[in-house]
Amino acid sequence: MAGNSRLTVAVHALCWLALARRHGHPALTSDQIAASLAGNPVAVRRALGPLRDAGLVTAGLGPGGGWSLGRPAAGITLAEVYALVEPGAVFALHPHRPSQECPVGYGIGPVLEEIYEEVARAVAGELSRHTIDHLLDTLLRTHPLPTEWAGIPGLPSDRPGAVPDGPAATAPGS
Amino acid sequence: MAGNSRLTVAVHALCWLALARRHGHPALTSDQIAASLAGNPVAVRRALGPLRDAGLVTAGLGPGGGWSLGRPAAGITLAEVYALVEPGAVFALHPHRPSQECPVGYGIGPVLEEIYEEVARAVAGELSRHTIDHLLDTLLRTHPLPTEWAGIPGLPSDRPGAVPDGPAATAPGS
DNA sequence: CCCATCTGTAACAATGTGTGTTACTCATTA
DNA sequence: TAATGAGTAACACACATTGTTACAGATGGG
Repeated sequence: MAGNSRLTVAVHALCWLALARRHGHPALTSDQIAASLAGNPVAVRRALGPLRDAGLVTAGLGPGGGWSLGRPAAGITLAEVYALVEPGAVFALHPHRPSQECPVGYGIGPVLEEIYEEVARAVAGELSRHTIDHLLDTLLRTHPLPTEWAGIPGLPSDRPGAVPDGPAATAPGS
Repeated sequence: MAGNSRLTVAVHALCWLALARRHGHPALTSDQIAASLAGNPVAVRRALGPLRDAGLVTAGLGPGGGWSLGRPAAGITLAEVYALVEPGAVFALHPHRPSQECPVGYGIGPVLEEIYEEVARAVAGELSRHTIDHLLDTLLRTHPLPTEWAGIPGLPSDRPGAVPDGPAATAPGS
């Protein structure tokens, strides 16, 4: 195995939201996101929950609601998403506490913990080099599809007034 | 959670073997290693299996057998151990294949895979900065115990003729 | 005011992984 | 020959992840 797919699912949803915004649709419902993921809407809500709490996305209730990017996609790094969906370390320590009478068992925990934190920092550093916007550009360029929009049933048709990126639906003047 | 503890268990066992060697004991049985890990000998054999196949450790059968370091502890990096016990990537892709009709679902897999490989390289780079020998020195210095040896029942008493490190039990003349 | 829509969340089942445990086989040494 | 110890299969158990269903609460349109 290789860990879990929380980061993958969250990044996928964010890219999908960014593409929708580019085509003039500021919001997508959990069902529409789930259709792209081939999953179910509850999993989408579970995955996007911590992102909503952090302000990366916003969720609207009722008709016309759904998920929207809370910030420009160019300002969201994978490292930020990773920190939200995967709070723990990369590696686990012992399944149970090792023998405290053994010199190795006594001291290896804190030392390994420190090393694992360095590893986590290295992971975050590598992930911080990629933004949602950049990732979306890359995947559209390297793996293009005949139609860049739609293809999933239940999606609103493209709208000409598409905004390339721009800040979070430009909060109506308060 | 945070992945599994395979790396932790393998590194622990290697440090324990390195300390035993320093005190004149070239080999430890699975039971003795399991005592330090507060686990069971079968788990030790499972964890050390890939390390044995790669030559990092050797396993001897019968009385006087057990596990020995196959190379000096100063030449074994955590990156090498990690590559043996955790062959997969750090993060998982989608639980099932996403919609291939969606532009994001179609292209995000290969792009994310490439990024995850970069992350794995960063992890390996960070882990390669630590060797078993160095880790053992660090934990003995920062978290010392009154007695550096024994404390676990069933261990042979210390022997004065201790070899600090040296190559794999200095294979007896061909 | 009523109703359809959509998120939020709990509850449960299904699955996969990791780990613990037991039992047995086979090789090695005394 | 007997005791030791690795190798391995089989099974149970715990836990995390994911899928699924059901229901509560909020929102917006008519």
